[in-house]
Amino acid sequence: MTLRDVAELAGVSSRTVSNVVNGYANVTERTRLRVQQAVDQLGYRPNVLARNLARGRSGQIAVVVPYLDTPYFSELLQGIIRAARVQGYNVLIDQTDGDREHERMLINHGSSRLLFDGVIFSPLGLSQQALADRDPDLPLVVLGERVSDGTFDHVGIDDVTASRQATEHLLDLGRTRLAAIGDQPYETGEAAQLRTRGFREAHERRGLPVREDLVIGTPRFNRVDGAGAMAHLLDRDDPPDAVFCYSDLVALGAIHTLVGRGLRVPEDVAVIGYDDIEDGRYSNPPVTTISPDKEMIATTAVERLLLRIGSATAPPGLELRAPHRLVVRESTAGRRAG
Amino acid sequence: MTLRDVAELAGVSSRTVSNVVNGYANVTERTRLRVQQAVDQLGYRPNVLARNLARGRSGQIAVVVPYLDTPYFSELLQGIIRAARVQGYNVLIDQTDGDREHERMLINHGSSRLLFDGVIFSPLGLSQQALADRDPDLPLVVLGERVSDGTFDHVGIDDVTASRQATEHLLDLGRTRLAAIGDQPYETGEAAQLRTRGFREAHERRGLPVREDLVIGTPRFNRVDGAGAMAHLLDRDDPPDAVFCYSDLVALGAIHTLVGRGLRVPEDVAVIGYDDIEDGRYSNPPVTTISPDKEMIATTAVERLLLRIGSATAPPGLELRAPHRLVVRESTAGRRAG
DNA sequence: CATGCTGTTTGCAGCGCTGCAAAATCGTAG
DNA sequence: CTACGATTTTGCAGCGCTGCAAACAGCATG
Repeated sequence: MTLRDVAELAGVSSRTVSNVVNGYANVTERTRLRVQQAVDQLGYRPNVLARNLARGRSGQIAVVVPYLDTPYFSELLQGIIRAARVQGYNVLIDQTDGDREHERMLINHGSSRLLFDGVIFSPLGLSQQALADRDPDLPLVVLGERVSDGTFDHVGIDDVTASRQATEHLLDLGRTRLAAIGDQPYETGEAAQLRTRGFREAHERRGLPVREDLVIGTPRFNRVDGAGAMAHLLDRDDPPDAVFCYSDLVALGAIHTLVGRGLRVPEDVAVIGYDDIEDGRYSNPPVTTISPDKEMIATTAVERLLLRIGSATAPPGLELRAPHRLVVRESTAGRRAG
Repeated sequence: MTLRDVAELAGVSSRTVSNVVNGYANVTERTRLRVQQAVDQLGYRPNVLARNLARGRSGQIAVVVPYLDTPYFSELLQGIIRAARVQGYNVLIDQTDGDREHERMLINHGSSRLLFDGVIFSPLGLSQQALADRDPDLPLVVLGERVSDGTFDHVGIDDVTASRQATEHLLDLGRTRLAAIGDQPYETGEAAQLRTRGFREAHERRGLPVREDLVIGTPRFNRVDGAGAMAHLLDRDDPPDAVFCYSDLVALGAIHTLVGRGLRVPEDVAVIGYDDIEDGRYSNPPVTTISPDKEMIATTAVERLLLRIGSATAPPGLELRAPHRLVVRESTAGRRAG
């Protein structure tokens, strides 16, 4: 069942059938109808493989995330898949586990050419330098907290501001001993560092000192890390009365520890998270959080990537900021927020 | 940078380069070395598009799930992706939202041929009949609770037994008023119905009557459904003292409602879930659950699918059962389980 | 009725690889 | 030294489609 078969039945050239199938301009209504009829009659469906080869494009984009089972990413992915499909693109999903080598390979087109036409990439293990050293011909959009060097687009929210707002929210509640869970003071921890900066800024604005001993690092941003760090904090002489967690998962882990120790949230310790994942809305108590506009991030990323793929000369790398907002729930405001 | 370029540099035919690149047998060590050197020198990487066209296979499999942000699926997906990659296959992920039409399209090769060589499918909206009416040439492995009609493989756990065990666990705790949340007494709700059957069997074995008014249906298996159904149950004159939830998400939603109403879990109401998602381990309290061996399900599904793809004559459709176990946590056993 | 114009259709080459079968090479035995 | 089987290498065709540019309308104009 090839173009040629359809062409024969319709009494036109195969090139014309191709034109019809692809909705190209300049086809008479008469021929279009005749071809369409033949297509329907034979149940013809184009062979993507051949099309891809001829076009030199795969019609696929890769989305590279560190972890797939992280709700934040799977929620984001849904938006990306939807947006890509609308444009006739398929999405290949890749999980790197933050593995540096794996990440490097992927932004260099993987092990074979043309599997995907571009990448939406959420780096974890990769340094800014490694990003710069990538295959320059592979269209790239970066998510998260990197800064564009001008050769790719970067989509994210304003982390420093968001983190400052989160911290200010805790201060507004009258809390005085604020902890932060999730700092990563090393090269690849830029995301975390921006949040720490926001945390500090909030203190500075109020003229308050940062309780340095309550700023805790974690290797990742999930429940276990949060639970462990919280336990650590509670063992201090002067434990915190509020915690800024660098992700909702961390917050859920922290709450888990708190409740496990018989402490009340938020009465004894207020907890704020980051990401606004669905779990946080149905936890006990529901988690106050910074909510990035994920839909916007997803569509913007896809849009920019396809633009890059489509244009012969690479457009300049943009810094794109999606909006975010503070969503107050019970984990800081208490029952009245529910 | 094509095979031909490499061939020229190495002084062999392009076919030989192809043989080397693909690790085919019958290549002298000497030539292999020479070719490999040329490959490295030129940084040659095969063009997957061309390879796919020539081979008539895309090297991709589609995984079709109803919802991507459901932790159960994203956890399963990770295993599938890993298993597929090992075999040199890529995974295309598709979310259907349970849409019947979308599902039907996908098990008929989508809108174009050869995008994927086979499908791992977790049906939701599709009836048994629709499954049977699919494109018979598309290798298919079904996950979940369908029964194979002999033309595809089916991988799942023994839902009836698992559900019976879950229910028996509640009865063992001395609970007498058992509720079940998640029944779906209609054509496409087979998964739910098997669980309800297990729920009944447990009662029958003990010679106890099923409290029919405490068997609650829900359209889906997530938090909101669980929260709503639980609220509903608590408004009864004679509310349950134990609840069997047909997914962990439902259980989390139910617990949310319970705690919100000031009830204690498990003292007032014991809650058991299904799926053993990570969230359930870090919730308050941690959720007792039926834990399917997801790793096993994933690898089995991939293995069987690739076998189908590889063999000219379709192998018989198998019913494959992955093991499961009951994991007891605090939501039924109380603090001592933690 | 020739001319030029726009709009439509066509033919051909080729994307880069692999399947197939033939050709070349090698090693061994007669 | 020749013949033969086994192994290694090669040549060719073609997967099914699209890019390109040429060919062919159809139509209005001079």
